[in-house]
Formats: sequence, structure tokens, C-alpha cells
Amino acid sequence: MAPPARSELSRRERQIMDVIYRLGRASAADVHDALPDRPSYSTVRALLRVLEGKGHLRHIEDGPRYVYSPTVPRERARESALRQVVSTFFGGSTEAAVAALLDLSNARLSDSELNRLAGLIAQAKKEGR
Amino acid sequence: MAPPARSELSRRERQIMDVIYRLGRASAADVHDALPDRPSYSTVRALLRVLEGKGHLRHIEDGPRYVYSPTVPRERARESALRQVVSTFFGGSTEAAVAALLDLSNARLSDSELNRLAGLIAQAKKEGR
DNA sequence: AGCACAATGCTAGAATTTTAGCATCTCATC
DNA sequence: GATGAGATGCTAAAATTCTAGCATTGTGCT
Repeated sequence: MAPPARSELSRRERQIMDVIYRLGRASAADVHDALPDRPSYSTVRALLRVLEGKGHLRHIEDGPRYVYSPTVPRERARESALRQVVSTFFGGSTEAAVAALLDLSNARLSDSELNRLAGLIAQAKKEGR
Repeated sequence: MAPPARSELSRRERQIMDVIYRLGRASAADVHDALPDRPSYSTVRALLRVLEGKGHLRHIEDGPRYVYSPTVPRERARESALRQVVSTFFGGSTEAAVAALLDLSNARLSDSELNRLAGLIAQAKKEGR
């Protein structure tokens, strides 16, 4: 019953899962609005049903409409996503990935953010992790 | 002629691109070996040709065989990948993403790695970025 | 109770993706 | 220069994905 790995998702399925992770939870209309190359509303609903059938999504009823959310919580999903990126693009080096993140042109971290990160690193060092 | 966005890739295409980014460059046989649910060798070659046609890959001849490499260099591709993850799973917060990376259970950064990162952060602070 | 609005379920067809087989070519070796 | 191993190109068909239309159901308002 475990949801298939993300790498098993088809193109549209992936796009939809991304939208839902971005929004946290979403109605069919929300997904429809956010999707690139918007297919018909009807299509979106069909895909949501497929994703639910495969165990990627669940829904609750909010009045007349369904609100979908991922079965794999955001925190776990993003952990996998990070691992995937680190392994595919950074040869497994977390350090290199962090460095690249700090370099992202649109990153523009504020001083307080940088201070917090410095704190996290200091702590990691202390813990001998 | 620009290669379509990564989000446009089909399932197998994506898997193949991941393999090639992981390896840097790869022959059809390399890709075949690394692919999950290994399809036939012939299938892999067909997909490589498709990806080349779409502008994602190029190849050079190495004696009798083709060696494929991405048209978008690793550095640019990984930047996009990071942006994508940050935006989808971290609400656009680079800080949160870095914190999550440091937390990855299998990360185990060494002291020297942590020191280097601390240096990078100090530098970012200095540069007022 | 009746009506309009907005949602869902289902189903079938189009389009794309994925697959494998077969013919051909090249390189190294004998 | 003939042969075998291993590579590629092409093509057609299976499988999956994607799509939209239509029927139905439910909600809230008058």
C-alpha cells in the first residue's frame, strides 16, 4: 500500500504532486489553476483520482468539494527530494549542496538568517555529528 | 532549440537524465545498467535517441560506441533542481532548505566540512549578500 | 419543494510513451 | 579479408498516460 517512489510518477502526476506539496493541500480547482499547460478541469479531477488510487493522495470533504493532501507528509517528502538532488547532482556531498544553496543567485539571505545558520553549524560541530 | 523544462520529461526520460547527471556521461550500456526496472537495451537506446532529438542530450563517438552527456551542464541543472525543491518543499526559504540538509540523517558532516561551511556563511555575511 | 450552481464518477478515445525486433554497420582479431 | 562481438538506426506495436464529455449527486437559496 506504500505509495510508489516519486521517480515512478508520470509527467502530469508529478506536476500535480508538486502543486499540492507547494500549497499543502488543494482542491481540484486549486490544482487546475496552478498547473502548467492547463488541461481541462475534468482532466485534473481524473488525475487526482488516479493519484489517490495509487496511494499518493488522500482527500477530505470540505462542504461540497474535495480537498486533497499528500499521504507522505511534506517533511518526509522533502527529505527524499533533497537526498535525490544531493545524490544526482552533488555526488552525494551534502557540503557541496549546501554551498550551492548559499550561492543561488536569488537566495539573498538576510543577516539574521545567516546567523541562525551559523548557529546550526556550530551546534552540529558541538554534537560531533 | 532550448531543451524543454525538466518538468516536461516523461517518466523514463527523467530516470535516464538522472542517471546521466549522476555519472556525468554515459554509454547506452551504462544507462541500461543503472536504470530501475531495466527495460531492454534496445529500449534504452531508443530513449536516448529521443532525448537527443529533444535537445536534452548530445553524444560523442568513443570508438564504436556513443557516449552521451547532457546539453545543460550539471551546474546549471543542479541550480534549477535546487530552486525547484526549495520552492516546492520549503516555501521558497533557502534557510529552511539548508537547515534540512544539515539535518539529513545520513549527512554526518565532518568537522572540516562544517568549518568550511561556517567560512562560507561568514563570507556571505561580510559581502552583505 | 424546486432551482441553479458546482462538485464528483465514470467511460471511452486520442496522444504519447515505452517497448522490442530486425537489419545494418564498425572495430578488433585471426 | 573474413568473422564475430557489439554497436547503432529504424519501425511497428503494446502499454500507459492524458484528455474531455456526459450523467449524477449534493448544497444552498428562494
